[in-house]
Amino acid sequence: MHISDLAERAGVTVRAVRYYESRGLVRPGRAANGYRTYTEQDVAVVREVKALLSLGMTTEQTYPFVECLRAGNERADVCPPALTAYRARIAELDDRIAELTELRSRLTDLLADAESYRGVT
Amino acid sequence: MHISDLAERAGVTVRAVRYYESRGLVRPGRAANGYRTYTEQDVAVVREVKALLSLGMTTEQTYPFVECLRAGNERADVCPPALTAYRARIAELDDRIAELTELRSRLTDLLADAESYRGVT
DNA sequence: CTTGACCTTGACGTCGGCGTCAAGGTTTAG
DNA sequence: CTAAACCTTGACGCCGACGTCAAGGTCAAG
Repeated sequence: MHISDLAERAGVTVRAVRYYESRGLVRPGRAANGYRTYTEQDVAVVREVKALLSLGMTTEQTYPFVECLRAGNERADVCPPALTAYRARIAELDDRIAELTELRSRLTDLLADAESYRGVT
Repeated sequence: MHISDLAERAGVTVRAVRYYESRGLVRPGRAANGYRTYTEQDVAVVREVKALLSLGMTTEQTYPFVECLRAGNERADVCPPALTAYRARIAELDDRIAELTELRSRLTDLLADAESYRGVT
């Protein structure tokens, strides 16, 4: 199938597909006229990449999942490296959430202090 | 005082000071030779901006605090608009934390599912 | 044959807070 | 007098995931 078919079936834009290719996530064949050609597996790959990006992962981090699919697995996350990537992302989120929670705490302190200061003077 | 003195006293780089100026946060005078000249108030302003940026706010969001200082207040956060900005930032953090928590939840679900899938097959 | 819907590569724009040259003018210490 | 250490404006680089326009080749329908 052609790129626009793949894009439509995977729910992304044509531009996104080409971007994924530039990042090494998809490796389309080429028709005689130079057009990129995609397989069913590519549809699964792009869908997976889309799903992982929506979970806040980077294209880099989707690699293990893509490779897992290319290895012939029906699911992208049944390979150990993919599980590791899941855990790594969860750890990232934990760190980030802790940071933001800390910032929130500092802000509420500042707010309370400013309010009481206003109340006093 | 000159820009490097201000930068040092406020704990930021010269480049940062000029950037703040481009964003309208600092308005230095000019010496006869074209050099920027700063006041004590500017030191307080830059320090405040630095502190707020470290809390994850944007330069835009520091405006009310800067104006509060310029109005002659000793504290940047005693003005109502500043308090509003604090609350707005806290709300942003709450939203962001909720988003990340949701993503984390989806990831732990995916991980558990993938693990059990591996265990079964 | 023509039109319009595809396809190709190439490359700049986005957003924020600066870092980091470049190419000069100014000031100050020795 | 000179060199170091300032200062000035201007402008590109960074990072990530594309959006968007340019300029052109290809293909199917009427």
